[in-house]
Amino acid sequence: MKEGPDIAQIGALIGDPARANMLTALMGGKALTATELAAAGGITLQTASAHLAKLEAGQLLAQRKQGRHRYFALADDSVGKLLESIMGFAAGRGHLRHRPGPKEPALRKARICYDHLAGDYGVRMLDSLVAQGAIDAVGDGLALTADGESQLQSMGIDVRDLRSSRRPLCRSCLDWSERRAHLAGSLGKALLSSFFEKGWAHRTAGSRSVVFSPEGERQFLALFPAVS
Amino acid sequence: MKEGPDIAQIGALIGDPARANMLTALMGGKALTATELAAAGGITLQTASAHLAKLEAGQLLAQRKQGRHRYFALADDSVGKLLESIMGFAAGRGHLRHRPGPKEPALRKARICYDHLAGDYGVRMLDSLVAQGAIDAVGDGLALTADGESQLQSMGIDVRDLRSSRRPLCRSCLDWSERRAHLAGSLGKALLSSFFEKGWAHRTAGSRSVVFSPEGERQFLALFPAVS
DNA sequence: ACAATGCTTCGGTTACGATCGAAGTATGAA
DNA sequence: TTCATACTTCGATCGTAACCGAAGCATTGT
Repeated sequence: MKEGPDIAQIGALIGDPARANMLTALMGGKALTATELAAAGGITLQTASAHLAKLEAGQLLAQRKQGRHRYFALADDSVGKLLESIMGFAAGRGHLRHRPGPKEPALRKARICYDHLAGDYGVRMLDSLVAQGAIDAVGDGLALTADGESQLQSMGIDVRDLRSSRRPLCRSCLDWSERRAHLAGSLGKALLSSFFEKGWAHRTAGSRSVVFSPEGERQFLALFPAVS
Repeated sequence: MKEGPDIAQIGALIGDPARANMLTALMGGKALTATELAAAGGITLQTASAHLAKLEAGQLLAQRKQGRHRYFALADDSVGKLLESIMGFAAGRGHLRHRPGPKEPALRKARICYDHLAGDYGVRMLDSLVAQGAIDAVGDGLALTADGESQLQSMGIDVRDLRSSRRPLCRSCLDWSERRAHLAGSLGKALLSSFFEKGWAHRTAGSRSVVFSPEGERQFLALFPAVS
């Protein structure tokens, strides 16, 4: 009767509230120290250390020693994908941890989903790219058109370089707040990075939300007009 | 710091081995009674009853009373999708519960993934449909072509009828054994059903594996030739 | 009406794991 | 060397939830 992969193990890893909070914190894409993660989980350093060891043994996290710090990050983007998919599922069932708090609106507007843009702005960007003919959407799949490639090159994104990576260029990712797709994959990552580099937006301290500057917001909205 | 949906709750639900076994058993697509699920989980009826109540409260399961039996099934196909995605993740990390046992080969060859065909045969079917031009694959997305529609109609599948459902027609689903995509969605379901109706294949008792009859296998392989 | 089957509820036990204080190790700075 | 910071390991406590036996409902069959 015991068939297939062991889903209980990773379920249990994600199932502890402290660990779930730490993982959620790491969805911001930045590597964090054990101390920071302890704060995110609302537990002491010793307890966090035990949790982190388990998460690492389960291959959900990877650690990088750097001086006397120990940085933890999600093992790879498949972990981020998994977590976001569970979030989407949980949100669909109304399993929200809290009724919409003060920070929720900012999160819904624009946030980091591991390494790309999600939330209202993330959905808008993808919709707009599809409407402009830069991306072809078939079912759940996304593909960059020749037209879109030149369009992105002119925005300073080296598509050819991205293609060389093993990671898929375009990937749709379901948004837990909007319940619609936004752009993931290496292209999604590159776009978000370019927004940061241009100074259009920056990440906030202890949160996954992305804050746009007034000028950056203007540019973003002009570049990705709303789709009817 | 507490942001976003509560992934810990569903993680915990899936994280218990007994519950995970019951959910895995339900991935076979058939509704099962509490007694059957207790056996699948390796626990007594009382314990199973408590677990089932929790799973139902968490909206992972739906129950249907029928006479003095109580049938449990996955709440909807999004639950199946979630479980399969976790399985894919777990398999990728080598978190297999057992080293490949006697039943593994049959599971790898052909099995039910909630309501459609997975495993080697599932992958072959999709590859073949794509090679024949019946389905367009763009990135991860799948779309039925006009050509494919008539092709399927001639196989006795009423595509127009399927279109009317809210569920997507084509959907790709990542296989944990093959690590490649197979066909899900209402079309995937309809195809598997037709194989059962034609007597090409049948499901096995307490397992998710699908067994083809010699004649059914011949027909299937002829209809979906291997792709280079 | 009575028995049989299928499942739930109750009560009590048990075991596991999350937690933290305290002590130990490693790295860097003074 | 000495101190400070960052983290891990140890040891003990505690709470929760998984578990089962027994009793209680509910439905069906005779």
